[in-house]
Amino acid sequence: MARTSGSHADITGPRILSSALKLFAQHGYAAVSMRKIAADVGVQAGALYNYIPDKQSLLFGLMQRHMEELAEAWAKTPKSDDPMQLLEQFTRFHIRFHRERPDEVFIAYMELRNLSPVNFQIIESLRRNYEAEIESILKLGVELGAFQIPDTRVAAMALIAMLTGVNTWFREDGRLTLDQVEDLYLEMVRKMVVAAP
Amino acid sequence: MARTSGSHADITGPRILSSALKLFAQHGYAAVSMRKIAADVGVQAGALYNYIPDKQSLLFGLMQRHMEELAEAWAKTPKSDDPMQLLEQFTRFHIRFHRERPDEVFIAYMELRNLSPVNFQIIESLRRNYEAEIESILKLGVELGAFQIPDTRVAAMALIAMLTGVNTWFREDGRLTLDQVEDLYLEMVRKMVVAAP
DNA sequence: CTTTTATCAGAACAACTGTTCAGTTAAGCT
DNA sequence: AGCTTAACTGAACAGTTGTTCTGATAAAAG
Repeated sequence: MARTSGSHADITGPRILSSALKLFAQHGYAAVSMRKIAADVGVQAGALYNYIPDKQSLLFGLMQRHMEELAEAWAKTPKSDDPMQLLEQFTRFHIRFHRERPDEVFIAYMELRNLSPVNFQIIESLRRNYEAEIESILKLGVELGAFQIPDTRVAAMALIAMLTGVNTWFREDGRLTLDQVEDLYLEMVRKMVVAAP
Repeated sequence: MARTSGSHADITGPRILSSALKLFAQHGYAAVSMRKIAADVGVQAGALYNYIPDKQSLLFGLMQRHMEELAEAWAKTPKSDDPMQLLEQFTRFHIRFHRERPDEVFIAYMELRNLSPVNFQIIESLRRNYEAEIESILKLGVELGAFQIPDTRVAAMALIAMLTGVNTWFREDGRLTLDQVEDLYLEMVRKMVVAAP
């Protein structure tokens, strides 16, 4: 047999991406075979190669898309002139954006070592650009006298790690709502960037 | 051939662990074959099974040892009665202990999904115990009026994520020494647990 | 020196790996 | 209605996977 009655490229293509995303996040890139992805899509393994050149490109494509969507989404959010308000906007944005894409975030952090050297450089560069965004906020706040931060680079790395960490423990049906969590983190962030009392 | 002149169980056993540790951290559990581990040890794949029942136990053993060493090391460190000093001791301890074992930390965070359900529960339990340690410090500080923390659980998770994050960017030959990094993080931690100015 | 035993090599197993390809069918076009 | 082509199957490839097992050998024990 071939080309079963329900065969459409415009539906199979995206489904490959979403199946791969889900399975990679669940079991890891190396542990997921092309046949398992194909089975999840509902297709034979060979058919995947009508949409992607190889497995590596599948992983890279997912990561690249995520990093570019992240940059684009932040670029689109309205930004205040006040450093503290800008930092608050960033905090809320980061927590929400990452919370909405737990699989993408997981892969982007865990599967870096499974990228080819060339692909790794590209993703790393995108990641550094995003880190530079938050650091520039901190620098601005220091320049305007709103923040007291001895080392903006270290503070930026600490902030990102803290905020991204929400994904590792937050559960939708847990004790707190995401809004409450955002507020709690916001307060910690605010205190971190100003002088001690 | 068999039992070559340089064959000793007391040396091969630990070497299997250290080779597996290094390779798992470098390429991931699923991407490292028993033959690659054996080759790194300088032995044939079959010989590994004189020391471990299977690959899964090898991963679990590494994670279990790390978590138990972590708990033991923290238990052994002298502790102040003053909450703020205690928190400082914990901060320095966490950064240093994790920095000294980058491979173990990496595996403990990245390979959880490759544990069997039973083994996962055990490691998770050890991890929760450690998280409870830091949260108890925060609770003590709140009780004694030294800290102002609206939610000690969330603050504990934020703290751990922030401190563990050092491992992802710190380089021995970088701009800052580990002592300087510790001081910078300490100031952020101190500000996080007290009321805003 | 002889016997036992710990320690390993090397082969074997069936299952699985990513990828290619010839063949097959259904949809779209003329 | 006939033709083209996009979309897929199923088989095949050579290599790798975790694990088991037989047998060989050197060190330790007697």
